[in-house]
This record gives sequence, structure tokens and C-alpha cells, in this order.
Amino acid sequence: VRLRDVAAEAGVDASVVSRVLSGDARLSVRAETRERVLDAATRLDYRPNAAARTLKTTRTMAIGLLAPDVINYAPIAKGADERAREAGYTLFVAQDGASDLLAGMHGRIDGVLIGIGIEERPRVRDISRALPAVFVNRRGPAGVPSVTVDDELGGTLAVRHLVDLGHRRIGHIGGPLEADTAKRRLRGYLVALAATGREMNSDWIFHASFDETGGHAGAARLLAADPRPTGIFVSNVRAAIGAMAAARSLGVRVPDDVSIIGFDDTTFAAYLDPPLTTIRTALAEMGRQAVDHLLALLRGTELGDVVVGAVPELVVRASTAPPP
Amino acid sequence: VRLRDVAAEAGVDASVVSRVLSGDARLSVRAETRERVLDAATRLDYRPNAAARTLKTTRTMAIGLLAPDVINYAPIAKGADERAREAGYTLFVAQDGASDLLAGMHGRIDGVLIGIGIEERPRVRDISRALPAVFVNRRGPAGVPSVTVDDELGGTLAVRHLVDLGHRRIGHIGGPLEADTAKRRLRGYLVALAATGREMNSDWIFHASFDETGGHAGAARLLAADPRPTGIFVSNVRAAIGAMAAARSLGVRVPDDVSIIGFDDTTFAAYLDPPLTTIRTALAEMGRQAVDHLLALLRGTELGDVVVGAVPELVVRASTAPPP
DNA sequence: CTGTTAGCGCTTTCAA
DNA sequence: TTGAAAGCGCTAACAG
Repeated sequence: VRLRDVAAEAGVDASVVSRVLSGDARLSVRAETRERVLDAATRLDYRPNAAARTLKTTRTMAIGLLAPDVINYAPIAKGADERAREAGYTLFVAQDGASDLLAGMHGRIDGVLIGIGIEERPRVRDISRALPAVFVNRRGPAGVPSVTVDDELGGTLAVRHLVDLGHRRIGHIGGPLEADTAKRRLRGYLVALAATGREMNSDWIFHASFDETGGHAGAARLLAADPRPTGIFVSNVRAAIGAMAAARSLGVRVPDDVSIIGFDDTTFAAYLDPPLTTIRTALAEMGRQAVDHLLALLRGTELGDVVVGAVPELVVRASTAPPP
Repeated sequence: VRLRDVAAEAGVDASVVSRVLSGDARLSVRAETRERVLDAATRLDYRPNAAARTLKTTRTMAIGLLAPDVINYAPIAKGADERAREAGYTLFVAQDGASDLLAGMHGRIDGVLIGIGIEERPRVRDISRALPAVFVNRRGPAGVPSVTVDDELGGTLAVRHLVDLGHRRIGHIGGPLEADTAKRRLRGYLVALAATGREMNSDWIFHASFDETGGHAGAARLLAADPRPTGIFVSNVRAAIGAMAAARSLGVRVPDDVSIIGFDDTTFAAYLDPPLTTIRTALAEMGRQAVDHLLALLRGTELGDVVVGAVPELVVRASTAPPP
């Protein structure tokens, strides 16, 4: 059913229907006419044709989220989805790995939330140029706004917790260094080490993917160092799962022999063995604010880089303890 | 830049550009003209306006995937995404929980892959009526095709493995009974129990959400039964994580005191403590076939319900052992 | 081999 | 308070 069918049914012109249905404020219609229109629309189960509307208005009322990994980004996507919906927008999530994401998204969304750094996938720079974009959980190039959490502080808190427990040799399994997120967490780690006068040792630092295999590889490496760290800050929960598995297969007990603290408190954390101590960040809130930011951008307001106000906090569970 | 800009640049009519760019097979253009057009298009970095094209052709060249849970559906989404892309389609993933998914999707996609059963969310029935739909990992109502794996066989294999190890009291923590997937796995469990003459006991069966909390609640319940099962078939990896956590907090050792076998071999499984024995199903393949199915449907071919050919298989790890 | 033309369904001035 | 008309950018007959 098209607009004109509704118009015919209601005995008015299509333009009237359009105005009534789009809730045009400063419009005068007789209450009775409006009734008839609304009636006809429901009776015919009218749904506007998105393509036609978009062609006319040049707005799709949809936004995209480009995530490097749907599992890690699930909480961010959830927050973003909620907020987008509240604002009348539809959120589409696209996974990375695409040959030509740009082609796929172009013209179907008004703007995009980019969760991948330009050093990770140079292509995202083009995307951020081709359409209104806000980086989420990553910083963008100059001129493109971003919404992140305070990763550096998170890293610092993690190290400080280990220091408070008495650890002197503290290692770090971080994400890929192309991810600025990983860089900031690393900086937090380094700054905290320096501030507390703890020894630094490049053998205690390893960068790998934000998943189980990455953490596994990292722990295998760090635990082979001599001397080896007694505490490890792993900058992702899935990586922490991998790290604990590696420790286990080496006969290294957590937390008795080595303490492990993760980053981003995902559902799994509390159910692991041992339950994982983590740094909790406001992931959903980051998603929400990123949407707000993007919508503001679409309205022409430029906002710059934002760090979510909610501060990372330590969640102590059982994977950390005083050093042996 | 619009089509006509490219046309002007190339010194031809817009319709020529349209035909050249859309790679219309049975079209005769002078090689030289085609050159000029292609040249102009790249020079101007032309990108077709999706809305205009859609309005004209009534096809969006995009499909949607409606998932109840992005984490559990990540492998399915990955497979679907690959295949869609190969066919020139863009895949959009929408999470459930939406107030009105239908409104959001309508007109932006040509068809949809539905990963949620109609008993779980009655609304999906409307979606399947409003646009071409194929159910994935769920059966749809009569007349709507589906692509699933052999869940029943999977359930049977799981039980058989426990039986082979010598277990006599075998429990089941399944998904929500509204999910037909959960029903089929339950049936597999029951059939295998009956076939092997194992005792049945309703205290050993629990249905809950397909996630950590569900598995946790289930194990808490089953392990409190008297006598309690020595082996448990948990129909989801995340639920198995929760179940193992519950066992641990009750001082019940896995696999010494109780064996646990999960379903759908996700990344995590191998990294858990103990590494989880599972039934591996062809999730990505299911996603791929669902896309094929939907595209066939869009071309007018009706195909009915399909069960993915790749058979579920047992992956033995360390969470299962002979009963105590 | 290439150009002309009509129209997809909607919104939005402008006129009545 | 309502209707008429134009046009968003593209494609697909059809004509030349």
C-alpha cells in the first residue's frame, strides 16, 4: 500500500496524508480529517516506503556500527541500539572483515559509529571521510570526533591493584598495538609502574589479538620469562580466559603462582575459574554516548573527542592475590 | 556526484552510464565509450544512490539477520555475512529486544534471516509475513522455510558419549522451552536415554536461558537432586560455563564428580577449566546456507525446511570422564 | 551503438 | 484547511 492508496481510502490528497502521518506540528487539519486519515492508514496497514522517503529527504534514519568483533562489542552495541531507537533511528551492526564495507553502507545510513582504528584497517579512514562518523572505543584521525572510556586510567587501576597486593614483577598482555585502545592501556600500565617504582621489563609485555588465542600466546610468553611476572594485567576478558588456560597447562596456578586481572567486565568474567578480577568500564554507556554524539553531528553540532564520564572501576574477584 | 555528473564528464547520456556501471551483460557499447565512462566514474569517485536505485528496482540488495543474542549467534552471523557479500548483498545484524523491529527493517532489506522462534517472540511472525523470511537455527511456522542443524542428533550424541563413559544418571540443562532448538535437543536427550535404558528423572532436567546465568541456575538445581546426575548435557557453551561455575562453588569437581558436555563448539570451549567437551555443529555453514536459501526465495524458488548436511560431532576434551 | 522518456513513492513548497 | 505539482537519482523500455 502506498501513500496514495491511503489518500484514496480517506478521500483526501496524498500530501495531506503525508503531513498528518509525519506529525507535522505547524499544520492545520480538521480533527475529523486527521481521524479519517489515521483510520485509513491503520486499516490498510500502511508502511511508508523507506527508499522513497530517503530519496526525497536525503536521510535514511539509520546509523551503522562498524565493529571489529561482535563478541567484544556486544555491550557497546546494546547501548547504542537502545539510544538509537529512542531517537527514532535504526542501528545496523556490521562486522569487519568486509571487502568493501563502504560500498555496502553508503546511502543506507546517515552516519556511522566506527569501532576500528585507522591503523588497524586503513580503509576506515575513507569511511570516516565519506560519511558523518564518530569513533567509538577508538580515537579517530584529527577532525573526526570520538567517544572512549578512560583506558589509561583503567590500566593504571589494574596495576595499582596488583601493587597494593604486593606484586613487584608485573606483566602486561595487551591488544594489538595498532589499536589505540591498546596503546592507552599500555600507557596506563607504564605510568603506574613508574609511579610505584616497579621494575620494567620488556619480556613482561606482549601484544596480541583481543581474544583467547592472543591471551594464550601472551601468557605462554610471559610465564617463560626469567624471572617471570607474579601479576599480569590482561587488557581484555577473552584474552584473560586464554591467559588462564595457558597458565593452567603450564602448571602455573592462578592466583597462587600468578595473579591475573582482566579489562572490560564482560558477563563471562564472574563465571570463570577462578572468577576474574577486572576493570569495569562503562561499555553500554559508551555506546549510548556515541550515538548521541553522532546524532548531534548530523544536526550540525561539532563536538570533538569525549571521554565517558563514568570512571573505570576495579572489580575484585578471585584471580588476584598477594604474590607467592 | 550523481549519475548525470558522470555522464556529463564522459560526454554520454546517463542511461549509458547506468548500463555500463551495472555491468549489463547483453549490452553493446563501444569499448572506447565504456572506457570513458568507467574512467569518469572513478575520477569522480561515483557511488550510486542506494535509495534511488531501490526506489526504481524495488530491491535493496541488503538482508537482515535477527538474532536473539549476538554472542551466541556470532559464528552464524559470520557465515551469513560472508555468503551475503559474495552474492553482492549487505548483511545487517539486528539484536532482538527491539520495540518495533519491523518498522526499522521494513523497506531497508529485501528479506530477513530470523533466529528467534515465534513462541519466543510472537512478533517475529509478523515479520515473517511482512517480508521474505527464512528462519535460521529455529523452525518457523508452516510455510516459512528454515535452515537448522540436526539438534536432536546432537543431543543424542551428547548423551551417548556420557553413556559410553559409563554414566547411568544423566541430566540435562536445556535452553528455554519456547525455543524449538531447545525442544529438539531435549528430544535427542530423551531418545538416547530411552534407547540405552537409562533412568529418567524430571529432577534432572532444567530449562533456562542460553547463557551463563541459565546454566548456573540449572546446575545449582540438578546438583541438589538426590540422587544427583553424574553427567550433565548442557545445551549451550555459555550455559556450560555457568554450570561449571555453579559446580565449583558447591565443591563438586568436574569431571571427577560430575561430567559436563556442552553444545555448539564456540571459541571459549577449549579454553575453559577444564576444557569443555562439546558437540560441534556447523554454525557458520548454517549461516551460509540460510543466506543461500533466502536468496533463492527472493528469486522465487521455494525450498522448504533444510537441515544442514554437516552432521554434529563430538569433540572430547577434559570435562567428561567416567562417573565416580 | 546511444539517447529519450517515463516513473518508482514520497515530501514540500505554493496556490487555491 | 486542502490540493496541485515538481522533483529527489536512478533504471528500463523504446526509439533513433
